Amino acid sequence: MSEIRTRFAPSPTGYLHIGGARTALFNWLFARHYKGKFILRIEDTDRVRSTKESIQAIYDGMEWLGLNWDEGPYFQSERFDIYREYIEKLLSKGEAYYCYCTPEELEKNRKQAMSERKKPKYSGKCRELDRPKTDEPHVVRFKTPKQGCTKVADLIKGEVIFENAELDDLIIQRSDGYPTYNFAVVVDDITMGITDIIRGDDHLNNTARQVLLYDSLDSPIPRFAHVPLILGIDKARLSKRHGATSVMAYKELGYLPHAMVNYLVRLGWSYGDQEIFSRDELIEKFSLDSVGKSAGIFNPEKLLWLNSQYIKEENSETLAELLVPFLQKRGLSIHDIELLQKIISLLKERSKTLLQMADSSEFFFKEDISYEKKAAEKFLKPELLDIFHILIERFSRIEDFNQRAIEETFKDLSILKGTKLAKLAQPVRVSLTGTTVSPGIYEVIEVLGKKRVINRLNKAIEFIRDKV
RNA sequence: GGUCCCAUCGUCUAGUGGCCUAGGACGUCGGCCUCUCACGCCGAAAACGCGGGUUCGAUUCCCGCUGGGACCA
Repeated sequence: MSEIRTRFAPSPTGYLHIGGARTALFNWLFARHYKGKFILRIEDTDRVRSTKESIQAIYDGMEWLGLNWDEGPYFQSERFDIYREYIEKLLSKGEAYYCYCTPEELEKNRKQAMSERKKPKYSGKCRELDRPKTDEPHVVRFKTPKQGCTKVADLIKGEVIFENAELDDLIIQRSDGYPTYNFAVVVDDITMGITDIIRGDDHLNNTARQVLLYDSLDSPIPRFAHVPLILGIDKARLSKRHGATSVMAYKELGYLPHAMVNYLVRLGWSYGDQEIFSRDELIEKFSLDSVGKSAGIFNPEKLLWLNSQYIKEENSETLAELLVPFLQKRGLSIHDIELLQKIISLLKERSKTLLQMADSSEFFFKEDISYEKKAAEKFLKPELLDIFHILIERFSRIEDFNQRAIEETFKDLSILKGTKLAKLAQPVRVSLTGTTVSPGIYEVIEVLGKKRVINRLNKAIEFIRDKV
């Protein structure tokens, strides 16, 4: 088999969204699986809506997900000469023709067809005329066969048949001289030697026209694979109103890129009952055979779960690097990476996102913590003064301030005072963290260190005294 | 409206005629673990859209309907 070549061809008219990212991912995986090439092409023929920022957003999103490309980026806007050449080719072969019908004329025909409850179609007027090129405004149309049918052998949907009679004479060059989308895509895919076109099934309807263009341009037809779309919870196509649909928004929210990759790949593809895949495993196991046919609904909760799994499994060094920007964003500068890693090891089993992790690590770094109102009311009570004093005294005597020594101190104290451990732990937790929720209290105490623990306990004592 | 696609728990899916009393995962609910919260573990509720065929036997094959989606207008 010759080399597999796939491509991702986004229009730079916004951010890289979930659906686009999955299409890119499938193309990337397919190319990597077959040790082929993955090509990036920017479809920026729409000069009005295409922006530099969007192009950058595409790069950023793909980089974040780790979808590296082997060729490109190619820009359609730099390829007009090529399109023109191919249009000439079709014209000279008599497979395309100049059409001088005015928009008004076309609109009139359309309205008439509608009023007769017929399908609006181009009349084919200029096709029969075969007029030569003049200076009048004109488009170029492709001569679609009037009889027969066109078959698309789709790797996912199976064989799909279109009646040629249903197809209009497609405009391939607009009156402003620009190629139309369907034409530019075909020329690009031919000239770039794309062997496998994996794209959203919203393009399935266009495929018959494209197949006819391949034929007319004497080019081999690539394999097509139309993957089902991703829908929102209301089963409408995923869009902004469904919440975050930009891939990069999930980076901001503290998602790990591979969690996103893992989520996206399982949306429409499966490998038995397996849910979690490493990158290498995906490359090894990915196949279009097991891509489903039906549209899928984007489920943020499952993504969140996957993210928590990956955070749990990721090593603390890597997480530290990823977490620092989140901490900096809230004004915390990190000097002690070793300390940060210790904190992370306490937090990674209980954080679903890096954002959450940053939230729950704040009390470690802040000089002054504040108490949650409810927590303080419930747990910081006068009867604790005695116990807190003893605790401070005992802590200050511990030489090696480690978890085990701390735990023993607590156990002794609970026997001494005849109170349950829980009755001790919660007030201490509130004193040290400001909240009722934190990692294990012994770990927290060890990581905070003797000095800060004693400081915070003293502050709590002051707070309790002030209250009475 | 025309064309095309699709149809298993709420969601992602396994299932390719008998292994199905329909499996797994997320979520939900209950329990265990426990210094809180998580993690983890155990358990529960939860689906083959409907109607016809084909077949000894259909979730699985065929047809229709219904429903959803996409594209074009």
